[in-house]
Amino acid sequence: MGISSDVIRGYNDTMILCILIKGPSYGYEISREIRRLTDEKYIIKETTLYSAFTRMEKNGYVQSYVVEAEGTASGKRRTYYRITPQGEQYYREKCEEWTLTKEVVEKFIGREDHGDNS
Amino acid sequence: MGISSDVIRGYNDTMILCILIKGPSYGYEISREIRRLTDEKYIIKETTLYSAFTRMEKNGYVQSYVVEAEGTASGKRRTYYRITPQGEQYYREKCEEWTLTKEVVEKFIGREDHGDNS
DNA sequence: TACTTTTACTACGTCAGACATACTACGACA
DNA sequence: TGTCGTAGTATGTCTGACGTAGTAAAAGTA
Repeated sequence: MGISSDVIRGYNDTMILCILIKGPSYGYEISREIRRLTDEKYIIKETTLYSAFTRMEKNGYVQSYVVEAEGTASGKRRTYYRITPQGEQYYREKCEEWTLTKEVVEKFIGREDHGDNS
Repeated sequence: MGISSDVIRGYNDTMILCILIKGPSYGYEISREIRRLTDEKYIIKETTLYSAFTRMEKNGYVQSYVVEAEGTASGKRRTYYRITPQGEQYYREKCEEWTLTKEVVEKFIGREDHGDNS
């Protein structure tokens, strides 16, 4: 059953931005890249992905541009996204936040040592 | 500004259960314990805490019982919570999930190596 | 040639967890 | 007398994730 979405919540944007740092891309490609990078361990839902784009464009983290690809396989038009400086900034912040989060959560993970209170 | 709640989302229950494994406790105490364990890095909101209790009791992860504490300072009644076997099971599952999640998220963290695609 | 799959989205609606705001109530302390 | 710490309850809003469904063109396949 893989990973419940609620855990990842808030990090989908980060994953997408991480891929966009390497260069502009579009929905389908990003989706496959996430899949590939995680060895199929995480497969982002289409609706999640595209709503992330909308949100992030509204927030100024990405910019979209449409490419009318005549010779390109599959479909006719693709919406590419490129990361903005604000997006890069946001990505860096999320990376720092992750370090903190990990630290915090791990205080509560695998601590089954029953503190004897008899 | 600490940790945004969306990240932690889904792990509040786990933190609470982790504390309850050591023995029954009540809201205020759990709140302080989380604060203490994380060196003030994470302070759970009261509403988040109490709604987690309601949810977890509904799901059978905890059981509540009221203690009418005559001599006890502060207030008159305390609602204690104790973890159930299902709660312990759920906690273990969340711990495993965390391992996976960490693995996945970290593929996208601190990867600012610009893959040259000129 | 007809059918299915892959690519590449858009639209709409629902759900759950987090949290803001506000209120109650008792005891202690100054 | 008023504020602080303790110990909650009530109500409502927001947001991200995601279920369901539909569109459409190209590419593979029988």
